[in-house]
Amino acid sequence: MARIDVAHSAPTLEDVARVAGVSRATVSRVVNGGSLVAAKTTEAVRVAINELGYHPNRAARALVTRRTGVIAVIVPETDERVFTDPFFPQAYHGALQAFADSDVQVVLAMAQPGDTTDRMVRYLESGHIDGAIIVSHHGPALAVALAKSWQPVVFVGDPEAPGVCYVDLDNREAARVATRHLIARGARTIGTITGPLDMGSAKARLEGFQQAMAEAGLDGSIVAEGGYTAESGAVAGRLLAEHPDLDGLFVANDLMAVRAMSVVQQSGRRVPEDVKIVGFDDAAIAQQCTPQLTTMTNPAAEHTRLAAEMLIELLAGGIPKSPMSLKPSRLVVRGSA
Amino acid sequence: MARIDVAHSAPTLEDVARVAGVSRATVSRVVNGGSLVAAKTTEAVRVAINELGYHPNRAARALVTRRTGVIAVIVPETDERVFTDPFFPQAYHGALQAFADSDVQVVLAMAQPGDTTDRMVRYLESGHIDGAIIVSHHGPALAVALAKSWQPVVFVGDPEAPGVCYVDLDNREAARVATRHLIARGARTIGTITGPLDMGSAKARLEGFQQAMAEAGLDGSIVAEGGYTAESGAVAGRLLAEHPDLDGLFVANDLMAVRAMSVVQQSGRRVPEDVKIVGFDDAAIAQQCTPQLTTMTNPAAEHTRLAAEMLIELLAGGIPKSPMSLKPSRLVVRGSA
DNA sequence: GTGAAAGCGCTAACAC
DNA sequence: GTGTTAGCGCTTTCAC
Repeated sequence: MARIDVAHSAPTLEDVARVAGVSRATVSRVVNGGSLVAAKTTEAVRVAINELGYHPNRAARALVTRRTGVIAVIVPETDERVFTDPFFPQAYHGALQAFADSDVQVVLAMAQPGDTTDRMVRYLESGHIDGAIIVSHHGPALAVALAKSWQPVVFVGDPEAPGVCYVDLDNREAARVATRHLIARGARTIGTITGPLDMGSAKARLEGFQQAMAEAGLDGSIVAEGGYTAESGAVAGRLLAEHPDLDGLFVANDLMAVRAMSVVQQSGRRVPEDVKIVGFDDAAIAQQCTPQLTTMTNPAAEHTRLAAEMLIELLAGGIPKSPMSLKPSRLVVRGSA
Repeated sequence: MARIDVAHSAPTLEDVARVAGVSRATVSRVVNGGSLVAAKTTEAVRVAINELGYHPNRAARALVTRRTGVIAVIVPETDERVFTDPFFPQAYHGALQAFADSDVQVVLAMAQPGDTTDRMVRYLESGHIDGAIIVSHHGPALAVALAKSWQPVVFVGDPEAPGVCYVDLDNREAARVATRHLIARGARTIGTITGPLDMGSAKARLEGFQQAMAEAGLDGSIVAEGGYTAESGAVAGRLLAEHPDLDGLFVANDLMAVRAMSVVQQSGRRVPEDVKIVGFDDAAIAQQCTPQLTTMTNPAAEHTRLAAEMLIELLAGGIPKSPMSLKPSRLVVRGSA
């Protein structure tokens, strides 16, 4: 097979200028919709552009304009989790919506299994993106690293680092509401399955749970740490073994809650008669299980859209009026509690 | 609130050089692991880098090295579909695997609802990525546009344009195998639900179906076009209404097949006794329905990994030995046929 | 071992 | 209206 000249590189402004018989500046003007160019010149340039199949090199343009036209949604989780938990599609969708008519590319970057904070920071600082929305971070390391960077970044979820913009759900209050509901329905020996405790949302939900229990004079120490994954909902089994009289369960997300419910049911207990369960997120599965899951709303898309708006403001050189914003969650009562 | 200097831009090589008291070139050398720098100079530079929080501007570097260190998986589908069809996570995962230890960023770009080919091409040509793997394209337009571009691109699925690298499943043969299985199990009035017919895979699967039917002397005209989405599996209802004696159904993916099966069952027919069904993809849901779905394998991750390897070769300036590769599919017999 | 200088492809004053 | 010029931040010969 003949050697094909793969490396013949893309045509540049210079090339177009030569073909059209004008200067680089003029070509640049017509490319960028400059109105101060003669009609026939414009035409000649357009012809040359088509002939050569010219596309501007945005990296070069970015170098001078300091704008790449791409923003990233960064999810420091493995792709498996991202595609498994319905929370993420929603979050991404919110960002997409926010940039729908602004011709910026919204790309999604996830972690690779062994990834360090470093790699994400490197991408952020790389100059290939204008800014980023960080969605599910573990611990403050990333935020701290980013805080002293010049990069426009907004977190979804409390970054636990000062001076970083974010929008978050009021997880603590939501957990209190959920727990109080369990108590109001008569549960007394209530346990919780948390998310990974290196995450702010997981910590806040645990705190809210314990606060509500304390307020009611109940024991808030029946705790099992989960990982926000379906499988980890199975720790409900351990809780049940250690506390056979368990009659209530607050589970920090629906993915785990659904699994926990089936574990409870397999142990011969009825939901909600014997054990009442409240989940979190109001995911689609909450309505696909039997009984349907009582849960707390978590409008992820809305949060990311808000974050995107903050980012846009940051990008414009402004400071969002409210660099951080706590959104309320709502209880959705269904069959499980 | 005080006006914060958001725009104070990132430190540059120049800044580091000044602080370290050396030249830009030297800093560049230590940044790029140059071995030809004195130990104490290196040290001084490192100190300056840390002090300033310097990160190289990759856009600038890309301009001269012609390498950005990011490749994109481009899926010309809406995010909703991408997160809904298990095919895509698998495909993406394959790409991730292929680049796992090569420190390139693999980003995922999906279409926005009203997107044109143009926007994707623009991103591709933007100079912000080194190359791309295109996963689920509709029609040859994108491929044609890309073919005359210098961009290293590999398609997963036949691009239907000459000179473009791709890896694909042998969809036609797979569909024949599936259909023959239906016939071997005694079905005679067999219909098919296709994917969107602007996609190569959908067309090929339809052709394979019709070919197998023709070979058996059966009527291959019972066809309904679906969209590869779960909802579109419901067209099975129409097929059933028009052909009450339908006793076999080849459905072009599992998402639709599962829905089609429930439609068939709701019509009072038994699967597989009255109607035999074969799906496609061997997705997880194929084992979560009752009866379990007989289906054709479609190792998406493997295909993207292969595509990634081709891309790596392209990137290295070479030509993949086999610019296109057709992979076989395997029949997995379960309860539905 | 290190610095000076050229240049990657582009935009944006500033002249003409 | 259009061309000239000076960089954007970086790498990379080529001298020293």
